Amino acid sequence: MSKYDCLKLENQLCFPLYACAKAVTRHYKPLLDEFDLTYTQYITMMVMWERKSASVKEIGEYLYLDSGTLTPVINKLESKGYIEKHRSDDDARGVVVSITEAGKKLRDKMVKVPEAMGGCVALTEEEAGELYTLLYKILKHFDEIDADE
Amino acid sequence: MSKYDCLKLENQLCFPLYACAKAVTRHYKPLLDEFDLTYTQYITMMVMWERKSASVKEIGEYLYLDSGTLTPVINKLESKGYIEKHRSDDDARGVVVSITEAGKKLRDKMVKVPEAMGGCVALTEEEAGELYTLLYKILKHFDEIDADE
DNA sequence: TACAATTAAATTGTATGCAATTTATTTTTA
DNA sequence: TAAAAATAAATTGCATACAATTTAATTGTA
Repeated sequence: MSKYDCLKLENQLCFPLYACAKAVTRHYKPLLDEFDLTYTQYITMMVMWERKSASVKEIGEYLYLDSGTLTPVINKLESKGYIEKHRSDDDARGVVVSITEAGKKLRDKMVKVPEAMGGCVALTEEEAGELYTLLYKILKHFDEIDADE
Repeated sequence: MSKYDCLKLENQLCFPLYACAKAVTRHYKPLLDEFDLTYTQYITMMVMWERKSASVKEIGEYLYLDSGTLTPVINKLESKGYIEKHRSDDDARGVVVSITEAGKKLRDKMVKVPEAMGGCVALTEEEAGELYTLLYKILKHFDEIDADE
């Protein structure tokens, strides 16, 4: 028992979280390569499949990303033809992103991606549920911290 | 119930993992800024505090990072005076990284970092334990997948 | 209504991550 | 043992992340 124990990698909760998140996105890569999408582009498409249309700000709220990250991702997805950008009529500061027909079609092909990843993650249904709950509990608390400032 | 449900962000386990890991490193930042260290530099120092001396390859095995990421991190830590690099005597391909006196001293000051982060994470002792176990279970399985290739 | 404060995106700069390649060295093996 | 294969770091190139700044537009308010 040393006062340095809290600085040991094996006693950290943050480290396996960080390592695990990287391992997951790394294992997504070969699946997403088939569609020529990166992980960030993929989750941006997920928002678009659900919302059909959303501002950059809204997409950022869903994904916890700012315009510095999203702008190039959105431009890339636009150049691939999956989404379109146009200035908002209501508020000329805003940019509305909407899904194209090609973007909608992509969804059919990509349903196999989460299926393939599910097989990768080696948790029981119950464990996955626990993990899900714990992660969202942490995220929710950080959201609250971020709101108070 | 649609066949697209698996492509919904809220049904993904990977997404909260990704978002949570980012939220954690983001909240580390103000704590680490005081020491002029990034998160990656910080966990590299953790390995050095435990090991005193290790090759780039070994550090990478601990941290799940390759030389492409580690080389600049190690160079930065060297320029700050916390570690030193020298060619290995045994194997001239390898580089041995070892901690300096300044690096050892840093440890005393940084024990307050994990303490401060602990207060941030809002889980009970028990929940933290569960999360830890689940994350390492996933990591271990990915390690096994990666070993078979 | 002017004008200050705020807001939405884009831009800029720094630091990852990681695949792929290169270079130097060591190990295998024919 | 000489050539081929493998290995350790470094390098290169691309795509994030994110803080900080900039630009354009909108809101709040004196």
